[in-house]
Amino acid sequence: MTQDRNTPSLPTINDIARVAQVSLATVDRVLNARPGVREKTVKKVNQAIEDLGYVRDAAAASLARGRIYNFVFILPAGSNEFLTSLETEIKQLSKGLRHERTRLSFIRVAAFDPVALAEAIGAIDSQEVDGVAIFGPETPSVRDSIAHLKSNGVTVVSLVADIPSSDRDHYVGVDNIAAGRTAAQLLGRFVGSANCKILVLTGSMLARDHLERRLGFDEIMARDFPHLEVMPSLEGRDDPDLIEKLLPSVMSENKGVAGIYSSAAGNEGLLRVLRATPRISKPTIIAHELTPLSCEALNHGLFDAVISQDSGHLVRSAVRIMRAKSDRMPINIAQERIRIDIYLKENMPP
Amino acid sequence: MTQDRNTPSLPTINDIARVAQVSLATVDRVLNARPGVREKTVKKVNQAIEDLGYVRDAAAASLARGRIYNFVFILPAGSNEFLTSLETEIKQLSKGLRHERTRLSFIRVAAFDPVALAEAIGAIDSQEVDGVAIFGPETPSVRDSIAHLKSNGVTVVSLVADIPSSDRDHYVGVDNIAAGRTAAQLLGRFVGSANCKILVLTGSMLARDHLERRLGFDEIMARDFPHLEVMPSLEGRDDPDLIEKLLPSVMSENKGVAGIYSSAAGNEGLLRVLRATPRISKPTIIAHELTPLSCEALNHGLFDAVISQDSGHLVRSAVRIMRAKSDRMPINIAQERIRIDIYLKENMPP
DNA sequence: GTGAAAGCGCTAACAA
DNA sequence: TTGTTAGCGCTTTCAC
Repeated sequence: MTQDRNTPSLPTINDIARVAQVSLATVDRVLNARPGVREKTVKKVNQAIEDLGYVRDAAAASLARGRIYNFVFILPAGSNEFLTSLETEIKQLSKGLRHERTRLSFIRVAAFDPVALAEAIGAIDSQEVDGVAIFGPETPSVRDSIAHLKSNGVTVVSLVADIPSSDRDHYVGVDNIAAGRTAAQLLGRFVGSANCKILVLTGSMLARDHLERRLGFDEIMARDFPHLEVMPSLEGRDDPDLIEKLLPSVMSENKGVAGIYSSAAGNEGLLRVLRATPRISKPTIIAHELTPLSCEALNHGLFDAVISQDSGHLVRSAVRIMRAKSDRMPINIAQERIRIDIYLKENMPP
Repeated sequence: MTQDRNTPSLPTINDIARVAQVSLATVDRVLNARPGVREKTVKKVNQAIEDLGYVRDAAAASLARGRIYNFVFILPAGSNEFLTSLETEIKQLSKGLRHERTRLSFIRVAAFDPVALAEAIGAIDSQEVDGVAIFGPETPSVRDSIAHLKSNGVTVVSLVADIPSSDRDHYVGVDNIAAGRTAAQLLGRFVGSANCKILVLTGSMLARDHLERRLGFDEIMARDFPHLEVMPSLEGRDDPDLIEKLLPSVMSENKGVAGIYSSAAGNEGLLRVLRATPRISKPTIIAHELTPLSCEALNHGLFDAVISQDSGHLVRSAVRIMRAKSDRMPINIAQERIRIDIYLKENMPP
């Protein structure tokens, strides 16, 4: 790869203006798709842009604009660690972005409650807010309020659980079907070849992410591990108390449970039950989301593996995308793809 | 989290100048640690900076400076896919960075050859280059040439394999000991409880990354899977032809090989041998780096898992760090930590 | 040692 | 419909 030593400084709007024989203001209007330019002039300018291979300097633009980006995250209420870590990442990134003219804030909305979510989305002031990242269920009312936001020029991304039927600008999160498949493959291989039962602990079938994981899980279990019997999902609604109440009876009624897939945010309840159970019979367990609690469970051998998504990456990616969309700038798809992380005790971050 | 609606615009150097009762130029001199300011004045300015909680606007700074960052990657010669993907990522990022005043280039240096590497580092023109990312062996001559570069004001990061004895500014890559541990845990669990032999295919014990992986691998094998016998490393020097020559005899001399850990860039040679071997006896295999070849091997069930590091992340992280160091700006450690990725067939990227 | 002033690439208010 | 012009926050001559 040869180095261009002769600093071939890139074309600026001045060059465009000169070549197209118009003023800076006109170039600016064309660049930002503002009205009030004759079709013919637009063509001329675009031609010059193309000819010179112009790319706008985003830093200079945002400096001149003095604009402040205002992004809002809408998260489910609840105190599980995954939500806490998202919250922490938002706060932290917010600090780091202070000197980049970007303000982040978040709202908590009752979990698994489409009405409350639609209301919260409806309450967003599109004059003040440039982008919204939504982590919540997909229902018609939610779709409608998203459509309304978008029609007011607000960028919308779905977070963690997709809302594909809406016209959100982007989805930021893992492929949850693949995540379920991954959990199944790992659990199947770890459990071995004995005939036994598998328990799936989920949150709510209203949540698209939970549903998709279950789908992928069942697919691989049926295909690669037909000797394992997957029982119906136990819906724990991500509530530790509820899980602590429901789980023991299911476990004792089904003696042969050799594996558990904790596919949602039910780790706390699950761990409470496990700690109260004689260790000798501990089933193989695959859980979701790397958090202090699940790290500890990995370290102590209570969990065998954890499927995760990087909450820092989720938040940074959401912000980058909202900023890019607000500026009508392209995004780097590869960088924004959220990985399905697998953690064993050995590859946990320090 | 409450929203600051009253756009509390951040302090600028103008504010500093006013509060410290000096001119813009003086503030700038202090900010950039340039000489020619009385100690007393420096104190006054720093006090104001502290009082106002000033953070410099990097975008504005680089705009004013009109500076072009010039970063060079030094990679081992060789055509293995991991190197190719690093190369691709560098080229691609280079395109994306054109309008951010950042130029990337790379040099290839004979692999496992400290003399050639030291020479290449020595040949860097510190007038032209702002930062160098080095992927290569750690030896005294390499250390010395790094020290020389650094004393000329060039930022140096080590890439993929650390060079901790040098005073490089940062290491960009995974914890290779942990990667080896992870491979061992996965291989041990997949192989099961039968007594059998494990083969480790490595590149060169001169390479710190290869060495560290072997270390971590042995540690976990000894601790958690004492029934598995780990044979001495086979040094394939990442050369497909060499591996194709050496491996079959080792395999046939050791009939009970139930698992292989391909810990370096020897996948191509290994796969050639596997394809020429009756499928029935295929051992469980854990390899390194997700590439087209290893993806295919995962898909076809030839590889059981792949330990990887994201080459895009490696390159982006190296650039972000070199830029931050060049600007004396802080870096976000969490974002720069390179994960040890585990891939099964199920969680491969599309 | 210090300060005044021009300008980086872009935007936006105001004129024409 | 188009152009002129004054900055955004910072760096950098050049003059004092």
